[in-house]
Amino acid sequence: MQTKTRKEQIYQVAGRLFSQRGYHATSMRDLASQLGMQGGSLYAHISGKEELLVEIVGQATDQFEAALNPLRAADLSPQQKLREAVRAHIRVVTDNLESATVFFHEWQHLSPEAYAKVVARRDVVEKFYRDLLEEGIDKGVFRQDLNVKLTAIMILSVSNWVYTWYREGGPLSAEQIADQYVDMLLPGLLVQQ
Amino acid sequence: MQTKTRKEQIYQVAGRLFSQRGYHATSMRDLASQLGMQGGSLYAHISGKEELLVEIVGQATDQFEAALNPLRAADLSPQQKLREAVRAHIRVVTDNLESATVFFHEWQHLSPEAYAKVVARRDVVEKFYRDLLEEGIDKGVFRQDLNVKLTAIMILSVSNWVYTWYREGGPLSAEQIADQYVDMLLPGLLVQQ
DNA sequence: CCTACCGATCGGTAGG
DNA sequence: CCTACCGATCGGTAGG
Repeated sequence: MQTKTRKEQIYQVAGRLFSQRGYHATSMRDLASQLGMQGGSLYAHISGKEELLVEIVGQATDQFEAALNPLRAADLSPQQKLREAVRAHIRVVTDNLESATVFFHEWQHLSPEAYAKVVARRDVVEKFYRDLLEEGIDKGVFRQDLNVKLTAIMILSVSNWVYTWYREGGPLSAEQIADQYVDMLLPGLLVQQ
Repeated sequence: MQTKTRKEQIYQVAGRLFSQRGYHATSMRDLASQLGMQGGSLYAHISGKEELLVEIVGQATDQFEAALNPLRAADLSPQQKLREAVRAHIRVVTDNLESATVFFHEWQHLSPEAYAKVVARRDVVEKFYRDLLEEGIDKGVFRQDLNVKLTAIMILSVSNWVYTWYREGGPLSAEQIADQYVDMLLPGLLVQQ
C-alpha cells in the first residue's frame, strides 16, 4: 500500500477546505499553505482550481454508484434491498463527509459541461430508488398507490441530509441511522397485511 | 400598499444572486448592475456585503418561526399537528425558494456572531418537532420506542430537502407534497392499532 | 447615486 | 517546487 501521491494529498486537503469554507471562499494560496508550498507550485500538479472541484465531486459520485449499483441485481426482497441501499448510501455520506459536503454544496459551481455530467449521474441514483420501488410494487410488496417519484425523493432526502448533521464519534453508526430510518419508513410503503 | 423600498429591492436581488451563484461568487458589482447602479452606490443603502447575508438568512429564519410557533399551542391531535407543521414548513420553503436556498447553503459563511444566532434559531425549529413527537408519545398516539431526536431530523430532512428540487409550476403544490410525505411517515410513527 | 480611487487579493504563468 | 510577476477583480471609501 503506497502512501498518497502528492496529487491525492492536494485533492484531500482541497476537499477539507472546500467543505469548510466553500469553493469560492477557498483560495489557491490557502490550499498551498496547508500543503506547505507556494501558491504557484500547485500548478505543477493540477491544471487549475476547477479540476479540484471536478475531481472531488466526481469521487463522491463514484462512491454512490459503487455502493448502489451492485444492489440492482441483488437477490433480496424489496424491503431488504431498500434497507441495504439506505445503509450503503448513508455509509458513503458518513465515510466521505467532506467530499459529500462539497458534492451537495458546490456542484452548482461547476462549468456547464461538468455540471451536466453530474446532473446525469445524480439522475442515475434517483432512478435506482425509483426502480427499486417499482420492483416492490410489481411484486405486491409495496403499495400500488405510491407516488414513486416523490417516495424516491423522500428516501434521498433523509439519506443525503445526513451530511448536514452527522459527526464522527456521534451516538449512532451509519448502519444504525439507516436501520432506524428504514424501520420508520417501511410501514408507510408496505401494503397492509 | 407601498412599493418596495430600495433596500428591500437590494435584498431581493441579492437573494436571487446568492441563491444562484453563491454568496462568495456574487460580487457587489454584479449586484449593483442588476439594480442599475454602480458598485459603490450600494453603500449608500447598506453597510456591507455581510449585512445582505445576515438579512436574507434572518428573513428565512423568521418565516420558519412564524409558520411553526402558532402551532405549538394549537388544539390539534399530534397527527394533525404534524401534518399542519409539515405543510407550513414546506410552504415556507416553496414560497421563499431563493432565501431558503441561501439559508441552507450560505449560513456557514456568516461571521461567528451571526452564525451562533442562526444555530440557536435552527435549534428552536428542531426542538419544535421533538416537542411535538414527545407530546404524541405522552398521549399514547406515537410509539413509545421512537428515537425522538432522529425522528425530528427525519422530518426536517424531507421538509428542508424540498429546496433542492421544487420548482414553481411543478405538478405538486406545497400542501400536496406535505400531505403525501405525512401519509407515508405517519404509519411508522403511530402505535399499532 | 456617481466618479474615481484605495489596498488587498484573486487565479494563473514564466523561467528557472 | 520557488521567485517574481501578470492583469483582473474584489469589497469598500472619499468627496461630491
